[in-house]
Amino acid sequence: MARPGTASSVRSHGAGPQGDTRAALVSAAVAALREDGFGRASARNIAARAGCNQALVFYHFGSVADLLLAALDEVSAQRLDQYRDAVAEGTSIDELVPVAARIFREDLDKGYVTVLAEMIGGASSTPGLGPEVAKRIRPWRQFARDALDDAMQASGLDGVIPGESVAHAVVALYLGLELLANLDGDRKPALALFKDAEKLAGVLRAFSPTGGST
Amino acid sequence: MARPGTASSVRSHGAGPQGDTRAALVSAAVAALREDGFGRASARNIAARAGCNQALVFYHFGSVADLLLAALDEVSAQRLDQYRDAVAEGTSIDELVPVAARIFREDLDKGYVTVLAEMIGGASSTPGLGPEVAKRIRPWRQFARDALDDAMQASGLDGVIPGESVAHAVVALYLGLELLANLDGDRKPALALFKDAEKLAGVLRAFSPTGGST
DNA sequence: GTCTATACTTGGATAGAC
DNA sequence: GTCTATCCAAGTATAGAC
Repeated sequence: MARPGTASSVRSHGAGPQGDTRAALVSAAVAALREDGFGRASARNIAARAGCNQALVFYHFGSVADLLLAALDEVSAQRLDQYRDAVAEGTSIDELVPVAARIFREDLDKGYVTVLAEMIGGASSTPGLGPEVAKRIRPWRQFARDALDDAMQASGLDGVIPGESVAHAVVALYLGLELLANLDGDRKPALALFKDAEKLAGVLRAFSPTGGST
Repeated sequence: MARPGTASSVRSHGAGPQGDTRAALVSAAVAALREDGFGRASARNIAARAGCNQALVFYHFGSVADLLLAALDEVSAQRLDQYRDAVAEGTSIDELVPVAARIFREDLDKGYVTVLAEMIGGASSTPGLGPEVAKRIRPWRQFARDALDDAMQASGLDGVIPGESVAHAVVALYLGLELLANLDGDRKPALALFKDAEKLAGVLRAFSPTGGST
């Protein structure tokens, strides 16, 4: 197919004045997913946001679905980096919960995880998209697993709690909270949940074998 | 609008031989949401499933969105009843977790909560649908809250854990698990999670003030 | 109540000029 | 690489015959 280079060969013979359109399309796709949802993230919608022609979507990405996946790739990688930085601030449970709360609030404001949630929801209506999205969730689950393992070890709960399952649950919970919060724009329940979780983390610490200190 | 009676006045002057089409359309809508997802739950798709004409969707429900909401209403009410029955089997945490696991497996098989998940996902792309779906989630959160309150009381954890927040979290987790399971058809992580939760419920019981017995 | 036919809209995708 | 023009498919919704 007349698809240009996927990564490095793009800017080969004069891509344009102020940044290439390929990147603009990806950004526009992210915005479309966030603000209009999967169902309205059409080639025309995205192209209008990017200030270019609709045909360029197919020239650069071959299909709308592939552009959407590229958008998910970018926002996912970028956001995962920020998560890693934030989690590096602490290791024990009662240190991590406030961090999680802050990141969650940030996500609700900027709507990054919304992109992921939209893709997951949309995947059920688009043949072949499911596995691709699933592939891109794996790093998130792995990230949750690593952070949890560290926290469990720091709290002396190592081995007591099954990391694999809890990591899966954390990702699922996170997605569910995003979905519910975006449904009616009410993020109070989710924020209240994190506040309560902070309190509970303190209580749990008292029960942990090492008393919460390494 | 030329909309027929919403509930009782339907079968007033000869609705047809084998059950009225209105009910058939609702069932077909449920199936469409489950099997094809929100994005493909079109009037044509649903009508074909119901074995009738596409125009009848608009005659009976005015719009596709309203038919979808009717489908959500039915499956939600029906399923909530079954949940109430199941939860009545026990009150303490370690009694409820196996029950929750069984129901969850049942839902994955029959795909009832999928309908809810699809509507939540689709709502972000359909103007005005969000609040309507949110309204229909409220009974679920209330149900979770009641079940949890009973369990907390039976386990002597009354007051320790904030019911409101945990109920919200339970609903969110449930939705997230469904979404992830439907993404690639892999329900193993979710089922493993419930198995681990059963074990943990036993451990938690040992820590609870009353030792798990009322 | 149910059907056929049709009007209108939007969206994916391609061809070809520049 | 980008645009215009266009084709085609699918969807919502309505009008009108039966």
